[in-house]
Amino acid sequence: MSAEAANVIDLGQVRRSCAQCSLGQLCLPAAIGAGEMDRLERIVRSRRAVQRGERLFGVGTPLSALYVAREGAFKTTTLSEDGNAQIIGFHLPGELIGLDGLGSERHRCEAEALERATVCEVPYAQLQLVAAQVPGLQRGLMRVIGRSTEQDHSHVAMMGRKHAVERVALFLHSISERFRLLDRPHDAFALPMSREDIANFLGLVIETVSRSFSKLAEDGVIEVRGKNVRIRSREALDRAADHPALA
Amino acid sequence: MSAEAANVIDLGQVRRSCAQCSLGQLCLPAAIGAGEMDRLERIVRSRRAVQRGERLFGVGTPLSALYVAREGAFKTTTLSEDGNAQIIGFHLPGELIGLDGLGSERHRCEAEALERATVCEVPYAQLQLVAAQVPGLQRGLMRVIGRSTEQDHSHVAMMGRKHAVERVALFLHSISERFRLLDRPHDAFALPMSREDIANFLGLVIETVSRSFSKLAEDGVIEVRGKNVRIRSREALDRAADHPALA
DNA sequence: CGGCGACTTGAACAAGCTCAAAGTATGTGG
DNA sequence: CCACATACTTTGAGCTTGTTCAAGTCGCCG
Repeated sequence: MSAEAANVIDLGQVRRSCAQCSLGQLCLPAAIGAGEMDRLERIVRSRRAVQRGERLFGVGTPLSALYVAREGAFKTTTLSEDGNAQIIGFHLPGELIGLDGLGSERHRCEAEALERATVCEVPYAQLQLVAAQVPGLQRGLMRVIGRSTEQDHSHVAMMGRKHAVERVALFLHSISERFRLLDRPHDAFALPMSREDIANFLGLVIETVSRSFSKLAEDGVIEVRGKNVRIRSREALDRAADHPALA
Repeated sequence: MSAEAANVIDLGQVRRSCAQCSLGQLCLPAAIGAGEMDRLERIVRSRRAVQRGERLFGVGTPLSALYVAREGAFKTTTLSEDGNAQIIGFHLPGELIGLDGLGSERHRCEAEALERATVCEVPYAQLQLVAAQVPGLQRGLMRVIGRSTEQDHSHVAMMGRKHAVERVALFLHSISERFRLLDRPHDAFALPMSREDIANFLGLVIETVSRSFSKLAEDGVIEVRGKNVRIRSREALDRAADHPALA
């Protein structure tokens, strides 16, 4: 924010700015040439503001665009017929949102902002056109999709753990790691999501999540104050992720 | 096998046969033209035989090809550093294997045949080349990737259920549905995977899976004899998937 | 037919869930 | 700016479910 205010550049120019975006390597444009970057920028609606609680799309919405979280965090949730909700993923800056619609060209999830946020919106039809002509973008797209799949898989691996503390420790580890990739403080940060969201994400109940946080705090692994978490020992956290009874 | 022996066609011709493949709509070639189909067929090594227990790739293997299960079933498993294994998916005929490598161009899972099987092997580099020139294939690829993502998400939704019987019921439902898409008997079938695999997949312990099967059988929802399952009431199965105490 | 691996069943225990209440932020209106 | 109301979080106590440990059964392949 303040770094941006320092830029004395025309606002209209700032609007289109994949080249200077702080997300850089993390986003789609990674590793495509300058001329091609320009073609991509032309189709992207960047920095759309989203309010807390606002939805980018709902279940059944035709897949019209992919989104990249730029500032702020999002969650995507599936709703099964029987009214059961399951959070499928959290999306921090640089992470793609909307890939759930690729199969049927309609979204199977809904995506909601967890806080005030901004997104870049990439119209899907146009993305396909440009990607067909820019091999680098095509490959980049595959890479980004692949990373999203990796996250789904580590989500499954998290839920496969039998003990609550393991799941919570892995969760904190994952969030911390993603903050690190963003060059943000990753030993102390504020969780953008509620305990209820964490519980749902991990297949636990809210009280169990709370108790797991408290347990990790008692054991000196982390400090917790509401959404603010500080990791006191990365090694201890990793150990807690492996074994229910930690040292 | 026997159906194949009946075919009095030149073997060399049978080797290349996306056009006549029974998987049809389910596989990559869906919805691309005949001329383009030919280009795809040229790069595919079809009907490679795989023995039970044989691996298509392991963790760290460079992504050289994508695979489509043709006959028989596969499982893919992640192995975390701490030696914890988690089954990420089962792959029945027509389903793609190897997408886990898209992000880093190295596999993060290992893929193993659960029984005698055959696969079609699609070299990834060549697939990208052809896809870049055949827009229909590009879109088809996205679709197939999207379906794989949907499966990952329903896996997560399964694991999010708190009660074992719900998870097992959803699992049976999913397998049955996939058999139906293959035009196979879907009310009575043989599970290709062991109880241990099911347990791992669902985040349960083998005994709990066994008990859940027994419970569903007691309640008249299914019949079980080892790997052979018969669904006696689809409605009851759906109910069991929603509520731990079923009717 | 024997032996081994896969599956089932039983009993005791422990982990997580439910219900309940108290404590802590958060935001709004006076 | 404070007071109050609301939503979120933590903690406690008891219960249910799934896990663990152990034994027994089934079925398959050599």
